[in-house]
Amino acid sequence: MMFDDVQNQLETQILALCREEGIPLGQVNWNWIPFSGHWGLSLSFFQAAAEEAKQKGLKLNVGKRAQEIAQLMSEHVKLSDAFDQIEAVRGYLNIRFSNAVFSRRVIDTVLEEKDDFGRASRNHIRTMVEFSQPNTHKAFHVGHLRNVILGNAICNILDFGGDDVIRANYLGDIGLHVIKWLWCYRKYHAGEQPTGDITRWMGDIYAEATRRHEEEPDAEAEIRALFARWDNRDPEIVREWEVTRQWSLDGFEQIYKTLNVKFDHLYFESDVEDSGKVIVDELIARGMATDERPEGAVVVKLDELCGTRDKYRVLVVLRSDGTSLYSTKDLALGIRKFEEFKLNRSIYVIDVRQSLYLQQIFKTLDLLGYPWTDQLYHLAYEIVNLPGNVTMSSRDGTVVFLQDLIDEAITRARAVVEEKNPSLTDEEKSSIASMVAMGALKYAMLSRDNTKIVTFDWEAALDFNGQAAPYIQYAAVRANSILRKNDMVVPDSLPLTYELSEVEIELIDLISRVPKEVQRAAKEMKPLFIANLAFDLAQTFNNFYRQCPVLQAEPDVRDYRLRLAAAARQAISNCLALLGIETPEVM
RNA sequence: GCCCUCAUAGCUCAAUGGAUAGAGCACCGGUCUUCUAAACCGUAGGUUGCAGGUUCGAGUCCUGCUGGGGGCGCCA
Repeated sequence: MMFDDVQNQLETQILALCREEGIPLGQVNWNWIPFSGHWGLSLSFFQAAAEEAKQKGLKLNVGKRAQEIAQLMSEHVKLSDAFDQIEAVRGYLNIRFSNAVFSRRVIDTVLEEKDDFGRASRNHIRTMVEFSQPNTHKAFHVGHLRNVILGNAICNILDFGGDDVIRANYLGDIGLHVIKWLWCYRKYHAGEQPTGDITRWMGDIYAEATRRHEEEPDAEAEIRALFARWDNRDPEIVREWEVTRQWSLDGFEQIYKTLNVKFDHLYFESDVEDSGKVIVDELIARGMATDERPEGAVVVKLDELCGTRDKYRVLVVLRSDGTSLYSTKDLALGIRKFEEFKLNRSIYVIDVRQSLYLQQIFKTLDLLGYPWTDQLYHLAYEIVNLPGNVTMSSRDGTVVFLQDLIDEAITRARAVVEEKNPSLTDEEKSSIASMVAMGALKYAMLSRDNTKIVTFDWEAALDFNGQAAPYIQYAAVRANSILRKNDMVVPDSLPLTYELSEVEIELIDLISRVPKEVQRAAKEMKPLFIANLAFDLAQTFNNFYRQCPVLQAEPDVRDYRLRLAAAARQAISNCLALLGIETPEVM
């Protein structure tokens, strides 16, 4: 990447020296020097020293020997003018970059590549990411938010990391919940049409349906009868189902628009039901599934088939009455994705509670003989709970509606803009409030590890202070503000003619890490890495802003710092963009 | 019963097997006549749940234990 050339040059030298001296250095793992203001490459020799002792059968002090090797290297490695200093420190070899050479290189690269800074060349891996997966005819609540935010960020990061990403959504458009909704609608809301917040309207009817289902003695029978009509493709019911389903889709579109999330492809459960049943037949025919109907269901006894115990358990693939299950459809969908899009890999963004289930699906597809099953990946994340570890459930009415949260976030952000920047136009204030509010909500979800439960708390979710998106956005705005005072003119590339301060070096160092962090985040599928880097960049920029005058400085210092400010703004903005967060011009 | 997962400052969380375990919040005190104070600085806060093990080196990997959460044949 940014330092590949000089890195390789050093590597060749070091490996050659080790060979000469008989030092068993397997591979060179460069790290950055973990001291602020020290910018360069670092390498440890503990492993080599330990390996050497083992080979020679000696018991010697590894730390001491590592330092000796590092010392030896520091004396013999020839540095190009790309480096300033080489020193052996406690078993590490630290090679400091020449600030003149590399700060210019980093800043030039960022300002040249702009929005593509950090973006890798294409690796020709075609990856589908399935996320969101909402049920039609139901509400969209805060519990669903993490999935959308995470899935979207993963898509951005994988794309930046080199993959060809296909963003897929899988909509639960059939099943008992839909029929229950239709039953309530036909009986109590016939002819009504949604207005305003469509998803909320749909969700309200669903909640009512659940309530009436429990209260009304005849409900169960009526719903079952309606299910039968739908199953027999009664034109009237099918038409109503199609119309109401479209309402839900329109409602989801509103939500995705506010979240600024787009999909390349939509799958529907109703589309894979039939093909799912065909697969079940195949499973039975090949002796992989046991048909226990009519007393029991159709099941795949995975542990028996795999010779494992209590690992895969049993997967039910068809109900005893012959109707399909989630698994029926997921088997078909898994295959269909690879066939339609010639995928290299397929990622499922689904909460951690479905881990076993997805392992069962993947294993069943594996047993069916598909060659790509080792490229199925479940990206598991923990759920969003309410205080007291209460899981949100629309059935129990313990939900925070997404739109309510968004509205409140925007209201509060709007109040802050009003206070901080009253001279802006109404339109500007709204736009900033929206960017800040959405940013804060998204950052809160992405700045903790996927494996950590998020406890939703109104105050915490709406806290714009500290390690939060508005802080990061504000740093970019400050950089932008300096540039604006220079009529947005970024000077041409120029040589470094002054001594960089520690904070400037640290800032440039952090900027230079973006491409590698993107790679790491893509590999581990952890937006958290980008969230952390964005915060570090913002924090360091704020230090720079306080310590280093830009516009008031001597002409060449001024021009250099103007370019640095522009590069910092770009780096921050790119990181935020990967998280799906926008960077305002002013705030 | 089996499996997964989490446990780090008062709280919420970070930390490629590597150098001195860091942020934010909260608390207390300070900084706008200078590019936006949605900012910055300072004080304080730690036996990384417990016990072993692997390793030159463990918050990180392995085993066991304790405690929380989740999952385990016809919900999605």
